[in-house]
Amino acid sequence: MNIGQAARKTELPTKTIRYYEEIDLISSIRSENGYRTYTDQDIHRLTFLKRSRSLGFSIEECRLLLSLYDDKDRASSDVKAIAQGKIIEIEQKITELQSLKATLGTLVNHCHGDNKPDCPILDGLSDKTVNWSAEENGKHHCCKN
Amino acid sequence: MNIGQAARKTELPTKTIRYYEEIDLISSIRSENGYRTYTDQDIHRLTFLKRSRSLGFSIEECRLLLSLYDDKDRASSDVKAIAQGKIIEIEQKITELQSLKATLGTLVNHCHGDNKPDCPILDGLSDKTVNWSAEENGKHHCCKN
DNA sequence: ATAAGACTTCCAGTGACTGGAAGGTCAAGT
DNA sequence: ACTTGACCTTCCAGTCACTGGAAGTCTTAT
Repeated sequence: MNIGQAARKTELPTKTIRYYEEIDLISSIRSENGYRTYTDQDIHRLTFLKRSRSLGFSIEECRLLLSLYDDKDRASSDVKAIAQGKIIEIEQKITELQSLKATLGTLVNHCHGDNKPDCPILDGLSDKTVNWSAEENGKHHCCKN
Repeated sequence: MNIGQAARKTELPTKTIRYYEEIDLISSIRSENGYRTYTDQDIHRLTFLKRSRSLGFSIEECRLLLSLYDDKDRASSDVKAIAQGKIIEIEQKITELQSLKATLGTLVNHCHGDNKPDCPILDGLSDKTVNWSAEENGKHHCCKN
């Protein structure tokens, strides 16, 4: 099948499929007219890439996973270790985002949000000496609640 | 003060400070020898940028926040709305990551992680017909527990 | 015959920096 | 006076994972 059909099957843009070939994640055979041709095997590989990428693996991690996928003698423990490492990364990212959210939430809660120019959010952003911890209870110069 | 001292004060790399100038987020006056010179006002602005960026605002959002910061007549509600929108974005990102984590966790739990080549994680990645929802309880071809 | 659509390659742009080369300036020490 | 080293300058290239667009070839349908 041609690249368009492969794109439809895998739900990957054709641009992305060509890009994956360019960086040697996949290969393709060309038919007489120069068009790329894909087999079911290729679709499998592209699906693998699509799912791995959507699960947060980088291209280089995908390359590693694919090499393990291709290696008939690999140990499943190798793959498990990679996936577990990725889970830890994701957990760290979540923690970080929760902290951001808490800080922003504090800023927002301190802001009366009216038409007056006085804005505790901007003050909080500009003044690094202000301690905008999420838990603090607002005895600030800027507001009374 | 010169760029090095400004960098130390704001904990931003000099490269980043020059970059912010290049994209017109900040400006600087030059002394006779061509060195960039920064005032306390500039340090304030750079600190604002550093904190906004670390809270997840994009450069363009920072540009908008700075323009509100500069606008003595802005309404604090404008700033509040931006911050609230950002909180929602962060919440969505967290939800997404939690879903990734759940899926990866399921894959990992299905993998015995031994020296044998059979690996449910790779199977799960390559076969889009396998339903790897996080809640499912493992009556798969690949394992018995 | 022609038009639409699918395919090709190549080049450039994204965001937010980061690294490195090649050179100018300055203060301290010998 | 000279050297060393830190600090500064500009400019160009690279990162990551695509994405967009131009210009041209090929196939298919009317």
